Amino acid sequence: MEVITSKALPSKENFSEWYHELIQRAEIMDVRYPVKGLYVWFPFGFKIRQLVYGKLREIMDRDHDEVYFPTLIPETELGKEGEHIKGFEDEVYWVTHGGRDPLDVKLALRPTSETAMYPMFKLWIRSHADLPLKVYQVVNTFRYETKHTRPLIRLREITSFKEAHTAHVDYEDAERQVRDAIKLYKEFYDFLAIPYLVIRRPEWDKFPGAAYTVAFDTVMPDGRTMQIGTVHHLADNFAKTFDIEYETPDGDHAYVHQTCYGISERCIAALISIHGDDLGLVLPFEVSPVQIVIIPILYKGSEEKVMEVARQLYEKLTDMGFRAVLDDSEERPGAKYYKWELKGVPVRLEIGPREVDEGSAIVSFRDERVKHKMSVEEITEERIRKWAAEMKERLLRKATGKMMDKLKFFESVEDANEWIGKGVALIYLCDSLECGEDVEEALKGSVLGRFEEIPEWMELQEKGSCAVCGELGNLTAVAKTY
RNA sequence: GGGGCCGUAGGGUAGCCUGGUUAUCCUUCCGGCUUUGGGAGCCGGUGACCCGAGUUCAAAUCUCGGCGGCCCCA
Repeated sequence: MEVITSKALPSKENFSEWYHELIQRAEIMDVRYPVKGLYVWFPFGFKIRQLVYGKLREIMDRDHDEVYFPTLIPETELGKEGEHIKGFEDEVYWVTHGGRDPLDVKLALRPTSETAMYPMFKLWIRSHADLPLKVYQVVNTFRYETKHTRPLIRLREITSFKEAHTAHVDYEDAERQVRDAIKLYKEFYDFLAIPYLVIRRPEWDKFPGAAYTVAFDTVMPDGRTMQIGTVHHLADNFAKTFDIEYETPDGDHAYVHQTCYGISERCIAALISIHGDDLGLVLPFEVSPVQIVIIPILYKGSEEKVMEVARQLYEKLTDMGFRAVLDDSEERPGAKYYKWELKGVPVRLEIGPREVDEGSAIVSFRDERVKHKMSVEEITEERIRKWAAEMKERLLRKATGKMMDKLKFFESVEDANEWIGKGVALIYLCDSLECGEDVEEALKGSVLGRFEEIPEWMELQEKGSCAVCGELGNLTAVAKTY
């Protein structure tokens, strides 16, 4: 296939190829690391990560303390909670040797940190005054994935797992925390202008060891859904296993009730996939490593005066605290436009001889790609902030519209058959495993679960009769998933 | 779990079947000239046969093993 030249990306219609190419060309990840499922963050990609996770940290820091637990978990702890280990045992990496000597107790590379943290929680929590306990960490985690791995989406080493863990006096307080966590994650994804569905996973697909799981799913351009966040109510399941008790005000002892919730670098994958277009990345202003690029248009004879004005503008923007670049490289302007569009830079300013004479600049926004002329004095900090806010609104509106187009309601399972693979089917389904399996079998998709919250634009009732058995069912999403 | 395909410069490729010249072309990269309002052009240059063993006078090419990657089915 020689169609792919170094110039144009594959069209976003071919989402899989587009994603794979873009991630390399925009210098997000280097996929050439010689181990399947492990990838290298390029500096540019890592800057996006830092900006996105900066926001996530800001949100978490309001009401959580950041901690760090070890990467290695002894087999004896990892295996304690029966359901939990059953959910992970086939994909755990094991450290079996220290140097040449076999270890007495094998050590697992954490697939997630419940079993690393909770033995310590037992030591940390003594009385009701120690509760609620709310901590989080941003760490790498490991899963031995055997099938198709993809940068940022399906990894053997998740490099950026933000996991929060909380402990509470009772089930109800933990449940309040679940609702808080959902609120926090909504704020995070609203900030990124990424639309989502908040869905309660069916019993058979909840987190191993949890009472229930609520997930955030977004819909990718090819109609498959991607889980981009999860919130688990653990009840006292782990507390019983790890013996995490506290003393109540009247001197009794009770098990804590716990929650945990996580977001991984899939949030970056969503950011890229949801907003990107045929020319490359489209990044919201706040998380773009380069927020404003200035392209000088140089003609022989007027280079100096153009560069002079461009430099002044660059200084002005940097003084305002924006991340700006003045691209004075040798390439021609057209090549620079394509380059910075590939990198998703939200605002571009062009300064040529005409603009210098008029005291103006050409402004264009990455999502619109229309050129506006305006006077340089008008480019103020307030104006730029306003551009950023307006652009984010456009991104969210566009993304939400696309997601709505990919959701379709069906009365019967048969009707949905053709739609699965193109988008998400909404049907009424009861809670039974049999009906769930029937649907997954018939549609060759996954039952994501029932809506925890039905978006107001959806205009569908929460309850209806199950498309399989006719009993009372809930509005349920079914889709092919990442 | 089962089956198939493929490893040649930073990226994409030709050559392999039928062993033999200085390993092809595009792109990237570096230098020079020239140009600059949507991916310019010309000249010059750097850079590669996945690893190991075998067959042979001779291996990118044939054989075996290893490692790595991709695709299909369940």
